[in-house]
Amino acid sequence: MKISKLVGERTKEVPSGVIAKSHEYLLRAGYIKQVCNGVFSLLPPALRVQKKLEKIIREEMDKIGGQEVLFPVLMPKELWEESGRYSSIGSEMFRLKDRADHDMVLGMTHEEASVHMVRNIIKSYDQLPFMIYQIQTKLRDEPRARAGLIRVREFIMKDAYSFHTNKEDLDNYYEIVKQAYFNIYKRMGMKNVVSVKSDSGMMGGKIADEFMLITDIGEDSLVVCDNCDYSANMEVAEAILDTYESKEEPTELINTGENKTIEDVCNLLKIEPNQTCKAVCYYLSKSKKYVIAFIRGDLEVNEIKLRNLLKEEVVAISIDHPKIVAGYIGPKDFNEEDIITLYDISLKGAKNLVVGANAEPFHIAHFSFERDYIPETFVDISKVKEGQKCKKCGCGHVKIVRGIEIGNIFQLGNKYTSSMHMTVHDSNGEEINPIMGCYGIGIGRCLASIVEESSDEKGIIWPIAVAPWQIYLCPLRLDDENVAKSTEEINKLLEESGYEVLFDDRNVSAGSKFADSELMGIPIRIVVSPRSLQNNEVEITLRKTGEKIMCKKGELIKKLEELVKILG
RNA sequence: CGGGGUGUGGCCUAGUGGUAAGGCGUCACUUUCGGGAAGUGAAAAUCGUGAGUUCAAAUCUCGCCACCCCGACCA
Repeated sequence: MKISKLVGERTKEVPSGVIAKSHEYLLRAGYIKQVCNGVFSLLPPALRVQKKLEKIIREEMDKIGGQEVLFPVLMPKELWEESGRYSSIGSEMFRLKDRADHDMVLGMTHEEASVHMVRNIIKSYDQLPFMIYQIQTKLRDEPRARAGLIRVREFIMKDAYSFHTNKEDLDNYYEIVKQAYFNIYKRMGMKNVVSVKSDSGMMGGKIADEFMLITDIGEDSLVVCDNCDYSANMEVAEAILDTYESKEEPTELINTGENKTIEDVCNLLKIEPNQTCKAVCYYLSKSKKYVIAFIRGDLEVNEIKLRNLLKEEVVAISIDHPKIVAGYIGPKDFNEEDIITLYDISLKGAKNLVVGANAEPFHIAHFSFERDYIPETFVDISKVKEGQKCKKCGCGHVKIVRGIEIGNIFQLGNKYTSSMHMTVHDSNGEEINPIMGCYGIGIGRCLASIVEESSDEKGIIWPIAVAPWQIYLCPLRLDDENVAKSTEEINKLLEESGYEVLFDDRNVSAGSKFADSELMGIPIRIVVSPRSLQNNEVEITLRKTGEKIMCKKGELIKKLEELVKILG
């Protein structure tokens, strides 16, 4: 490919408003162009990378028995009504009407389509298990697209669906897919990828893992142990609570005046937040109830845990209720139809706390759970804090890091097969609903994530397995006959040897060519110049290390073979 | 959906009431050319959009739109 004809431009200036490195470099190096909020076109170099990512994914999915299919983007409302998701999913689903006024949706995921495809053609347990997958455009009307290809509204995704007769079979296959995913990310050249336990969200099912590339630009908070392999999304993470010792004393009513917040009360009484109990209020708009969540003062409520516990969306509010004294709420039975009280496990056995007195302007000191109030039950609704002990190994400490979700896997159970009436006969002739797993990888996000992980101040550094071209052929002084002739020879030789070559045929300065090759992230640069040709040599520069190697023209192919092996 | 911000040639930016400016890029020619070369010349903008105020609006006022950032949200 001649760069003079390559569609796209490379710029020195950083586009305004761009924060993420991958966003900046993909724009500046001519890989992507934004069409509107969260929607991008891919220019030729980006498509070349994407095809390589797809090839890796296809190979690994085929290796574990996957069969590639293609579901439609456009689907009728009826299909989504069968699973119940037409109403349970909100405005992130694009909806439209066709010319006959039928309600249609644009696919954001394809569980329904996959069950629809197979439910009448798979009839026997003998045909299970199987896995089908597709690489297809997904549309999601994200509330906030951001950071270039990291979070978009239209993107290409590999999604796979497996069908099994029983849980053991799904468990086994789930682990196989997990391993395949790690293989995929490794082949794509990503290094800091971990799998974390996660919330299954709208997908349903209980077991879910997310694959996270650890990087500061990440949108998710992850809890990882510094000693063992425990890792979980903050949404579901657990850790051992630190406790503090204190001997019981008689309770004491204290006038705390206008001091309502934990911070103010602590300052007033000269105590630490972990010696208090705070009340955090939420509202359930569906069932029209208030929730008061009691939790130790130094901790925060994990709203995802709360939502999963209550099985309903929760909204944090400043409470306004006749039976509740805002700012001075303390543990007690409220005995109101519309008030739910929850006690976090951080309060179990806690002694000597300062709690609200349920009367203005008072708090109670030396309050002990079990002695002064016994809740029916304690629940886990707290956010993990950095430094807490790991629940898995018991001795490590957890830290919190940021990650980009580059894939996820779910055990769906029979949510879709039962709601959509897919049955097969088992070995006893009984009808059963197969159980399903589903497995996704966002390909555009992988592309951007690789750039996030692999770049420097000059630009992208593509791992050679996914680079749009492996070699940047960079003649200097193309007006020199010898250079022109040698470059043509080398170009031909390289292409015959199966290398992908980006040929910088422009009459621009050396600096411009070098800068472009580095910005675009091409792994190997070959410079052909009057200087190098004096010794019948060319100069090879590795993008990753900057290492320069002089190489006799005749030994070029042999040398490249070695280098590709090292880089791969 | 809440908060904040920005819209000026393809890109980056200056311009706070009085002739739309500079850099990058593009085109032509000359010289140069192993780290984003130099000179000369040229093309390219109804200043996001609509209304209003004014003798006069990129600039002031109001509405709308788009985009960016933070949060909420997110298979």
